[in-house]
Amino acid sequence: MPELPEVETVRRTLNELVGGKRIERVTVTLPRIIQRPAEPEAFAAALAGHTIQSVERRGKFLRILLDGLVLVSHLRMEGRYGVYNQDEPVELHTHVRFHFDDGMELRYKDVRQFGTMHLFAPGEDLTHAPLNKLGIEPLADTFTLQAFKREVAHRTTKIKPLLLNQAYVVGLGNIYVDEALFTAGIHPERTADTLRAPEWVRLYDAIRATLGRAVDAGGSSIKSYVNGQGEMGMFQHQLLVYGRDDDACSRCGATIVKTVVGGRGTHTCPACQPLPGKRGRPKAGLRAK
DNA sequence: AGGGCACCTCGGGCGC
DNA sequence: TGCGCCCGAGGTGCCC
Repeated sequence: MPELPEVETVRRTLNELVGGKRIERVTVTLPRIIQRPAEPEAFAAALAGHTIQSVERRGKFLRILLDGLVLVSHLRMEGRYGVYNQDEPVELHTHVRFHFDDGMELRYKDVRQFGTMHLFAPGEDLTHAPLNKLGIEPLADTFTLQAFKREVAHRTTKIKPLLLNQAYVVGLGNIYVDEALFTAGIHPERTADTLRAPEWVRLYDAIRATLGRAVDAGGSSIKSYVNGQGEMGMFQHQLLVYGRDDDACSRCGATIVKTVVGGRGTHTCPACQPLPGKRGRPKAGLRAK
């Protein structure tokens, strides 16, 4: 659920709320969240006494920079951060608590327990798993049309699974991939090597525009996504195809369909995103009959 | 390499 | 109508 726009929204909020705070101790109640170091007790002990300096983002990962440590956190599907007074009751599914020396605490909640945390020495995080294999940041200046095409245009994989693969371009998940492919007028099952030059331009522009506008809107609130301040993102009101199966396409009026591509629920407008038949004219045969 | 599944829980939908 | 069960939701890693 949290894709680049949601993680970026959390990053900005956390930066404001916990930047400068000193961690007194850490409580871990679900050990599997902590991936590095192997022992959650060592994770907690290492963080005690350190001060949060800033919160950065790499793809869908948060990088919490402390004095002498980097905490890498992935929210996966439903991970959430919130800042609380230490007296407030601890809500269900709270797995990690960072107790500050000012009576406040940062709490990590994750109903589905999929999220991960890795602790590194400064400078080590970007060269070790899970960050070392990540692709280009789509909103950075380094993401040019040329760089995008160089990375993926020759591949024979379907374009949707390709864009979901964080090794090439980071930050896209199921929602924004469907939105970007619709905006670009490209069917998710097209293989990358079949896209023509103008289609690459449209796809590149659509990725930048979709993610950029979603960041501006504070992300999407599909289920109950809430940022660190408890505010809801608003981009879900601007979604054009995701979750709109059986609705009329906003562009042409055709009915939006939901299918499965690469094992993922996929929303497309069959008119705006045609899938060329393997032998050229898929509909002619149907009509002739 | 790419498909399938496992990881987990909740809630919605459906059947009885 | 109410209860209970099954499945879908999706990011990523791993296995084949």
